[in-house]
Amino acid sequence: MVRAPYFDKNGIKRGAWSDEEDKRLISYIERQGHPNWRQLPKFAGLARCGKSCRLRWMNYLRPNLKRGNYTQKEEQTITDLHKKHGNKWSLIAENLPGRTDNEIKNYWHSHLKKFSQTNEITTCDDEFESNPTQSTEFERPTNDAVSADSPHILESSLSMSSETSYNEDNSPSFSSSHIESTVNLSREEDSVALWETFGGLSSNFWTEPFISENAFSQDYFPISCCGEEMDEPFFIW
DNA sequence: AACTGATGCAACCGCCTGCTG
DNA sequence: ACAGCAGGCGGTTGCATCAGT
Repeated sequence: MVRAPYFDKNGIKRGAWSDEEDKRLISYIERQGHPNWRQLPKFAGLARCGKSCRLRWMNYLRPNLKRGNYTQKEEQTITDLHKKHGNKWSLIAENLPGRTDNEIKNYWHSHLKKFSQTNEITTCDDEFESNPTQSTEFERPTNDAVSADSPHILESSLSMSSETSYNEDNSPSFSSSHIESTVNLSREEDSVALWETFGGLSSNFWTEPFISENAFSQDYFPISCCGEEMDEPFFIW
């Protein structure tokens, strides 16, 4: 479902993120934050560009992200806000805690848009029949119309998965630690193992140049990443 | 079983904006 | 006022998976 990993001409890795990269990014940001995205990959030992790291963190790795099916309320909110603001996904995302603009955008295009368009056609047809000379400019359905005319939305809401539970305040609650979920670890032992790995990273990796450590296979980074730019010390704390 | 088109979504690209010197 | 840089945003793409034939 994701692009195959590859290295571009500058030696920057692109495409799907590996678990190892996720771990490194999470671990680094949890420790150091992200004051400078462009410098972050270098200090985190990632052969990625800063934008890629930012995107991965913002859309997939950061804590409190809500994943899984959308509730009817969320769909309603998206529809409502899209009608109000248009494709201002970040603005819409601000009103949906735990959802990213990218996710909302995807959801709109894959789920809600079709219903909106269906309704648009209906609306336009109706409008055309009632007033053939009037412009058929896009008109999104009202909330009521969406609910009434889009039974699929209701169905999808009812079939919401149990992957994500919610706190009393309706904020997302993850069944296990966020990191576990992001690296597809489901068992307690795996979680411990992961943190032991992090611990190992913190004691060795975080004090030594990453290239020499065994965390990566030798061919993980292109030569260009092991060259002059990588000679400067990564870790100064 | 094999093929094909549709779907979902992670990730990339390019532009815009705001900040700093 | 201007230039350069970094962050952020919206549009688009690539590809695994699913559903239908």
